[in-house]
Amino acid sequence: METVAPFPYRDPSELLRRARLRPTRQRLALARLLFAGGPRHVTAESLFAEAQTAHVRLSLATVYNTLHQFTEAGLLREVVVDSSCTYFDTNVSEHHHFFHEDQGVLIDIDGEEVNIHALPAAPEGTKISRVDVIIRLSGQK
Amino acid sequence: METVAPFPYRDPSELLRRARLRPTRQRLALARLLFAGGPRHVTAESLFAEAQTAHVRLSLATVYNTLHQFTEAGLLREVVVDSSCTYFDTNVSEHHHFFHEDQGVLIDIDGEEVNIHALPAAPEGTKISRVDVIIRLSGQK
DNA sequence: CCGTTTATTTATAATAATTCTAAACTATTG
DNA sequence: CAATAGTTTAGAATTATTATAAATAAACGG
Repeated sequence: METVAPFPYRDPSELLRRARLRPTRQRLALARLLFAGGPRHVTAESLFAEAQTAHVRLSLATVYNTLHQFTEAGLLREVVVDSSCTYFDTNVSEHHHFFHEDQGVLIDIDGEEVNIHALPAAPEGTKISRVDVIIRLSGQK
Repeated sequence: METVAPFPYRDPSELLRRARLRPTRQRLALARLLFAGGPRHVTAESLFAEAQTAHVRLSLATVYNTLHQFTEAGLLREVVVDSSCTYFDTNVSEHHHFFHEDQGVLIDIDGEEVNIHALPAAPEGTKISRVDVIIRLSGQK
């Protein structure tokens, strides 16, 4: 499947066309919410709430479907930091995360700002699909 | 609270005493299952199943309670790698993980084997509580 | 020991995020 | 424009986990 990073901003229809997803009203609206501004992090619930505020009529199930389809198409990346809910990141380039545990807020760290040395070899018969570095933050001060 | 690493193996009653948890039959049995062998990773469900096999009579709720109490006491560490379930690690020393995505299996990586350089500073008003490195593995070969 | 206090366990219900289902709807294709 | 294939949706189902509140067990003070 041909994938396209969503930034710099591309016309939502173009993104969908390249991802081979039909340009439905719902997907176009979500693509606009996700990619029209700068890079960001969302959960299904937060994006759904945002859509409602913007008077986009769609169901929560569609938000879930779309987030997964966008992820498969390489437009989003899933970030696992909290077992109670799933975050999606519109930044699909190589980078890592700060995660503020108290607030549930993610902050990107540029790939170059973290240098990992001496990565051990993957066990026989497996390959490394990704390296995630999560710097967990807490408290005030 | 005084905490004690569970390895090298200590008498379960001693572990509980130091963690200021009453030495109930259920907690003693779970401590034995968790710490009597070498370091390991469990989920609530896997540990519950193991307890049943060993004919320890307890409820799933107790397994959840105990895992959280042990974690607070520093006997276990929570590992967030998969949004669908929570893993607990009996190895509480500084280290990182391979996570085999297809099999849901965790493998420890010694702290010294991964060297992180140039960690960016924590944002104003926060402090770093932990750095997690997860190397995701997939497939055969 | 023995009664009292306090912590723990448990069955069960509740919750919350997510996925499933199947019917209605919409885009595409010829 | 009709037929097909993909999409959306409301609502039900699922799953891991947490809460509730009654029963039980451990600790403590005499």
